[in-house]
Amino acid sequence: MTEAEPPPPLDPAELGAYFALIEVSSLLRHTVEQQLRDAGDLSYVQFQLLATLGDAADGSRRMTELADGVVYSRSGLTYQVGLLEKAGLVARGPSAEDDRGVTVTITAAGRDVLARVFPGHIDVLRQLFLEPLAPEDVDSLARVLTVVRDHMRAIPPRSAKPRRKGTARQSPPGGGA
Amino acid sequence: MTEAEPPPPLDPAELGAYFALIEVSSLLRHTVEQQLRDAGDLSYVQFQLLATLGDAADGSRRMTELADGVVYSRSGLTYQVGLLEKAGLVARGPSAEDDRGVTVTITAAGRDVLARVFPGHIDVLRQLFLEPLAPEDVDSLARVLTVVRDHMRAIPPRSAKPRRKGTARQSPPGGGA
DNA sequence: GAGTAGTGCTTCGAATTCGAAGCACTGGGG
DNA sequence: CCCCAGTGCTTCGAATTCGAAGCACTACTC
Repeated sequence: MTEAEPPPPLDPAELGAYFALIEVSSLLRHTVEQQLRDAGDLSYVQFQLLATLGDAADGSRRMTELADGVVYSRSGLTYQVGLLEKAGLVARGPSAEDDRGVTVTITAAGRDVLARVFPGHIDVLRQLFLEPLAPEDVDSLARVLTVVRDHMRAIPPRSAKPRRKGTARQSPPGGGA
Repeated sequence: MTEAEPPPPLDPAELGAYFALIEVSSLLRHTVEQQLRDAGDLSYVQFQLLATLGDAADGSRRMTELADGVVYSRSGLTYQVGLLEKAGLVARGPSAEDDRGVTVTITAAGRDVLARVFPGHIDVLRQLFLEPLAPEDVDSLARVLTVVRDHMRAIPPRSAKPRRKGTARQSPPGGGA
């Protein structure tokens, strides 16, 4: 029971940063989603997936890598990749070294769609997000948020949280403190 | 005058700010959601609603105000408020001056739950979000994000997007000609 | 080479989400 | 007073989401 800690009120700045972060990301995501729907009939997740794949050297990623990149449940990923595959925008194939792995590759049609929606996407970003910011603001935002991102990524298990089977499992070897 | 605008590539800093923003908010939201589920059996939206109500002077808000505060669809709001009401955490009542309005009020039980989950919520925020940041970082984050938020709120209609606005709705009936 | 734990992905059922359509009421004109 | 457009909220159906359970395979141990 470690909870005799001092009561934790947050600074106004801390609260402000938190609320503004949530609000901004929600609003942004919402607007972007509409844009993507119009321009290419893509959901935001689908766009993120295609963009991630398009960014990869050979246009391929493992399912797990995709799930890690986009914060998403495994099952949801399976569903969306299924949709993208059905639409012909990606292809699924076996993984080279690991027979249980699945490699997802973006198709030419996928790159097409990506190219079609990207300009509008950037437009929305500019108008809604970047417009009121000075270059230095953008810099500082990028810097600070990157620090937070790295911190968050370092804390929890990246994906595949330990699967609780029956009763308490002993801690596996490799105990780092 | 259509849009012969130059192709718009984004700075690395701009891209970085955008991606980090999305990623951070997703990760944060995800973790917070788990915490809330454990501590008080609340979804994130439900927590936001209770928090908004708890913040109001008399613990009451109109549905529309709630939908504005939390970025959310009207129907989703109806659903979640219904859940909260069923759980006894809020009460619905008629609106004072507008008979089509509905006033939502947080109950004592609602405040209870809020008080129970809040400490853990703040804990998560500190550990995941604030920990790696210097006070000046938090300040700058709050400042910049607030600017963006205000900008975003100013652009589109706050809520209730015009139901059939847009095209030719211009001609008033009185055109005596 | 068999056994056991751990990982990669999918299937399944249940809950949540949204947009469109509908109902109830307000406000401005004729 | 009645009509019409506009707003506030809910209902409806369809799509998306997640977690738990399951199957297939790898890695490690003996």
